[in-house]
Amino acid sequence: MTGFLARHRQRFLTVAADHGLTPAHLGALVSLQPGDDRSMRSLAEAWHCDASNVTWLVDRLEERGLVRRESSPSDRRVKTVVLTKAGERLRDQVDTELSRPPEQMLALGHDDLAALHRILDRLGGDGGEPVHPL
Amino acid sequence: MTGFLARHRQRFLTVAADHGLTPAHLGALVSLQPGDDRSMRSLAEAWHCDASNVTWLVDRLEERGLVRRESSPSDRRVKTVVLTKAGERLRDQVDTELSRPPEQMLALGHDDLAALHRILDRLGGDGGEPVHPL
DNA sequence: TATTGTTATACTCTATAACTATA
DNA sequence: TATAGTTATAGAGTATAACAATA
Repeated sequence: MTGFLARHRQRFLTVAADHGLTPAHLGALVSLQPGDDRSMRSLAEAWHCDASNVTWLVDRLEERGLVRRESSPSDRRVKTVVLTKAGERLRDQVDTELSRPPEQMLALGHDDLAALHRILDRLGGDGGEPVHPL
Repeated sequence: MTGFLARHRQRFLTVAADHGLTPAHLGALVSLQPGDDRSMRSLAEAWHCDASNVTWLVDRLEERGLVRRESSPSDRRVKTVVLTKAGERLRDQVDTELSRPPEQMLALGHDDLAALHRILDRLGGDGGEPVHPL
């Protein structure tokens, strides 16, 4: 299982490099949801990093036109980060690439797939928090 | 499955921090086998990093007394890296920590465990190379 | 006075290039 | 001349501390 996990990690790094993103930027991009509207501060917590680093990460995503800062009308200190159209497209694309099952998994029969699905459910496959950047 | 993989990644980072190691140092330590006797050069290839970085990684492991440089008798340019007793102990300990199944997995019944084992075999669970540090 | 986000700065990890010593 | 390892140096990514604007 360790080998399987290591290969997935490697794929994460490869997908990031393919799109000219650092691992942290890829994680950040994927963690943003299309309808979302999140303050910088909340992103710092979600990404487990310092606020100043959020400034830097968002700066680069904004330079690439993937993301846009907006000022919150309710509190003018707060800036909120939203995906642009281009950001949504790239996010969906890399999300698809990251979710694509490895070929050995595609070769599994129906019974094995059902078993895997059941087991992952029991393992709490999507419980807890979303992916963190690092 | 992505959530499961992310949690494993998080555990790797936590184990590293708990022992005062960077992720790269933890990966390096785990990749060394007790009887091994490997040149710096071969480690650079195994770890997919530059030779100068191997010098730095081994420096810190040596400062901690986990590893020892020895000169190869056959080629005096070559230095070989071996685990000390303390290094073997720590390596075994973190290896155990990293291999410990998450509690949800311990809760799986015999049939599910057998199925998981069979499926991971089909997925090539331990094919390919050992874990790389990064 | 406390909080949001930014800027200035320093630290860590990594790589590239130059160097020493062997081969 | 080429190779193993080190040292000097630069770059990327991260954090800490000081700051401006707003609450």
